[in-house]
Amino acid sequence: MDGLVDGGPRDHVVAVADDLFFTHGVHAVTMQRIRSEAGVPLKKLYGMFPSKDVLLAASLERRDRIALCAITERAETCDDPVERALAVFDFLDDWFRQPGFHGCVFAGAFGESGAAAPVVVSAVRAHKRSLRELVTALVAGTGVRNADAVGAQLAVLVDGAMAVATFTGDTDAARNARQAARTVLDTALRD
Amino acid sequence: MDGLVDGGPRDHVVAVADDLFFTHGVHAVTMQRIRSEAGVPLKKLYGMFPSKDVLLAASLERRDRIALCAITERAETCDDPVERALAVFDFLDDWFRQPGFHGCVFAGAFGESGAAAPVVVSAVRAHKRSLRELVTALVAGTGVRNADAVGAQLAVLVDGAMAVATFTGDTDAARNARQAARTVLDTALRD
DNA sequence: GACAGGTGAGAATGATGGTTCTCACGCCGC
DNA sequence: GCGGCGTGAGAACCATCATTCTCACCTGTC
Repeated sequence: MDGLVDGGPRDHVVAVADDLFFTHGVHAVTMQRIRSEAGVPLKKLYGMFPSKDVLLAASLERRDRIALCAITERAETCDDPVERALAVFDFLDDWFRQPGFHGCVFAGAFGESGAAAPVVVSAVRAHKRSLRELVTALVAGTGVRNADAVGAQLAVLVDGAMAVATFTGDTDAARNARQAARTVLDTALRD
Repeated sequence: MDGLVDGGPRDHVVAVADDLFFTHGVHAVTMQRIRSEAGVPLKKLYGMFPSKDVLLAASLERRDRIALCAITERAETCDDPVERALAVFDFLDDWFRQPGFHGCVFAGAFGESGAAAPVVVSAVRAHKRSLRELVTALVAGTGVRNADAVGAQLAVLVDGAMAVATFTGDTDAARNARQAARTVLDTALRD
């Protein structure tokens, strides 16, 4: 969570908006509500962000950093490189089992604005890309040869776990994904 | 596509709505538009379906049947049981590369109505469940022992491929997922 | 104390889109 | 022919927000 706040009012608004989007889902959060929670008049809100989409995109960037930090920290608690690469699934497992879980904010944001908000789409893509890069880097740490290919496969598993957990409420999604990831990783390490 | 139409006006409306939702995305299709395309007055539309959510849910049920049929047909063209189980990824691969592809309708519907429309949520869950059951059945056909566990893992890969293709536009998603699925399946068959 | 400028709080506006209502027309039995 | 009645077409209604506007208040200055 460090490095996310510089104390300025803009960052405060982004932090509040991000928390609301994350906690209640994108479509349940109105500008009025952000205004109330942040204690900022609407005029100033629109002075900082020309539209809700832009504010949403800024919140997604913040959430991206938070998520990557959390995953990285979790990975660093593992000594074994393979366990470290699989830590992302443990992170997901914990998250899915939290009471307020209601799906990936990025998926929600994408669904909400569709292709109508390019700024949101690019924030979502940036997050998915950085997530994939993080996974690939962790995979590379295992010493596997084709880290890019294996990283791409693990990234699919990460998004798949998220989709299954969101749509079906199946809290075992992360464990199934982890099992598949372990198989993929072990196989790649064998040759 | 057979067995989907009985010629009644209700099925006609569902077919038109489903095509629109599938082609343009859920959030881009209004009741007015369905009314126009189906050539049915709004009053009759609301006589058949009390709300858009109910119509959407009916469309999703139809789409569920279409998708499962298409995947099954595709699988039946393969002789090798393993190839048959992996055929779903070939199906996805073709789909992702089609020009008008813009993501899974079920994901779109879920994002649109969120938890606000239980009827939609249950339609989405039913689809994901039947998809998983189909995959598991195909996996069982390979003679693998723990077909349920492997089926669950492949289901995660299916949803993951869909998520990656939708959010990032990465058309290789299905191939990455297929590669991972093959590894999982081969490993399961080995012991 | 009086005034200008900025600021906060929330009301007004505008657009969208689901849902309901009106109304005119053609069809049916008499 | 004529009076109801179902039906089609779309206008009207209503709620929900994003976005903008108004206005009273406060503050600092002379």
